[in-house]
Amino acid sequence: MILSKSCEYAIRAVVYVAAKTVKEERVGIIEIAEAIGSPVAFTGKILQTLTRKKVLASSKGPNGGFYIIDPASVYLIDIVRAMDGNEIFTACVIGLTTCSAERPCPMHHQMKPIRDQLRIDFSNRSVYEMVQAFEENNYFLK
Amino acid sequence: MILSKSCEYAIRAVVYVAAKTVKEERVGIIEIAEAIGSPVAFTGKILQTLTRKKVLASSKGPNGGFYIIDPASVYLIDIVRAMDGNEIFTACVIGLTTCSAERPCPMHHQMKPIRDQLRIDFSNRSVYEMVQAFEENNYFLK
DNA sequence: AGAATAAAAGATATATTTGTCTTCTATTAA
DNA sequence: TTAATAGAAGACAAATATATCTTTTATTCT
Ligand code: FES
Ligand code: FES
Repeated sequence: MILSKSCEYAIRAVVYVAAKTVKEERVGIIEIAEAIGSPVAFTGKILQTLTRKKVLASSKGPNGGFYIIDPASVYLIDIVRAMDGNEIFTACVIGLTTCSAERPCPMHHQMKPIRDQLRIDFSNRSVYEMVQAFEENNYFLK
Repeated sequence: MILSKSCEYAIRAVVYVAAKTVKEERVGIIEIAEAIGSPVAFTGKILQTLTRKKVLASSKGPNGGFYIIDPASVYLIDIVRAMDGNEIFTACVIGLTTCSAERPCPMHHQMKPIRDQLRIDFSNRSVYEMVQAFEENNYFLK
């Protein structure tokens, strides 16, 4: 599994929240969890983290809920970094304490391009694009 | 982290064992763990699994130890499948229960090519090649 | 001001992964 | 055939990830 379960839920949640935001709506934990098929309380914790890390925003009280400031300026990589950190883009595939061309493991030269491609793809994929995919073309979040 | 820690240790261990095998030597748990910088007992368990799955072979008693039948016919993907299963090549990046073009998540079309490339690279990389890299060109296992 | 709503925070629980330790079994060599 | 060696197997322990529950805080509406 390339991403932690928390991170998987996080991405799905952000896309769902963003889809609501573009319709000028805020959305609560229960509806989000239902929409993406995740455990409610755990999803709450994840949304809390995302809000602390400024990926999402939230407001309390009636008509409160989660929303996203600007879906076009948040990228997939921001969600991944918020939840799992940057290591998946930098750490050695077979767990050496450092990964570098100077001290490579026997897989380094094969893996580095793939890892870089992953970073590029994650960096170029905005939440806004994912919302468009989700809305327009029959993509799924659960 | 793309691979489990067990799988990381497993790959490093197999390369080390194979490097010994090509020199007609068998090697014990303690030396393996030392060589790859892993906990001895845990490494023992992993080697046990690899032997059960026919990635490695072992013999007990004096002059016993681990070895590999044919380094050229074992591929990286065999080690990964033995330890982590096939899911990393097939499961949805954001955790949907199924991954398919018919029911894609908003990342499917970006991720599928990368995942396929990973499978191809892992399928084409034989243990023998990794041993050559390790021996000839200053590659590292810890 | 008071009641209702909804997220934040913190404590607790469960599951999985990682790691250790002890005993058992097979092999070798004297 | 006995002692030494080394992996196999199983029980146990610690750490981390996943998940739940309760209390608190902020906001809105009446
Ligand atoms: S050193 Fe292992 S991937 Fe770079
Ligand atoms: S459905 Fe998510 S990667 Fe294929």
